[in-house]
Amino acid sequence: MFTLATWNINSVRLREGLVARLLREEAPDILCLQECKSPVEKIPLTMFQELGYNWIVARGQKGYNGVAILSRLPIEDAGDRDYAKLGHARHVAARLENGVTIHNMYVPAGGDIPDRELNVKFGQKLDFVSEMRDVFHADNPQRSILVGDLNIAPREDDVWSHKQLLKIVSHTPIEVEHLLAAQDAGKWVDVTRQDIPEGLLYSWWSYRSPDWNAADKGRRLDHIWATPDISNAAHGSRILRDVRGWQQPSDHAPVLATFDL
DNA sequence: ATGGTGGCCAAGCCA
Repeated sequence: MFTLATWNINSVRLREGLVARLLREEAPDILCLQECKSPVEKIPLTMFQELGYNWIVARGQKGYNGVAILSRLPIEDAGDRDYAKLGHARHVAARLENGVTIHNMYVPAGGDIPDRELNVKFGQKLDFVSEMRDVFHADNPQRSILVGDLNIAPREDDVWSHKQLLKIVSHTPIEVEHLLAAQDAGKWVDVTRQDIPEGLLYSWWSYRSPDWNAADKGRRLDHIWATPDISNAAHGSRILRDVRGWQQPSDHAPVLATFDL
């Protein structure tokens, strides 16, 4: 049995202390981070190792993007892929000794205008997710977990106002369509919604809102998926909303799930 | 309709 957490940390060096606090208070066996904004060699490993997280599989770059998998269970590097040929550090995979593969992903945000003719970044986002679909279709993943900041809130109850966000990047029909096609191609089960099927659920609140907690204009951008052969082992999903209120927080909250495997 | 905040690193890009 292991507990897995995913968290867009928005700079792992600035928020080293917040990562340590999460590891102390929640003690997930595995923590997948996105937006580390650091070369791998500059990720602050000492404190994580002192807390028992002796294994790391990561891809980094200076200033932007970056994904890391910290683990207190042995993991081996299972490679990466440069989706949409962006040259960004947005994917890395690791394998546990029980054969379970973990994919840690950071899908591009996609800019502000939801039109690929007017906004190159939106096209790159759609291409990234289309390539996910193609890879999953070709690979037919087994005993796999996919986590990360997918930067798309697929359901009406994954956003504070479905109607008001229909033309806002992260909740447009074309993005949702692309994400569901990728999910379907790998037969991925949305573990968070398997456990919490009803009600509004968010993992991100903008920094630009003066009182994020009272306004509560959130979106569920961070996800945990599993292939059907292991999805029934998943339970206990949580989104740690309180973490969004910690001192100098990330704009994302951690998402957790436990697997009896 | 607009601008609001935050991190990279020291101007403008990205989210």
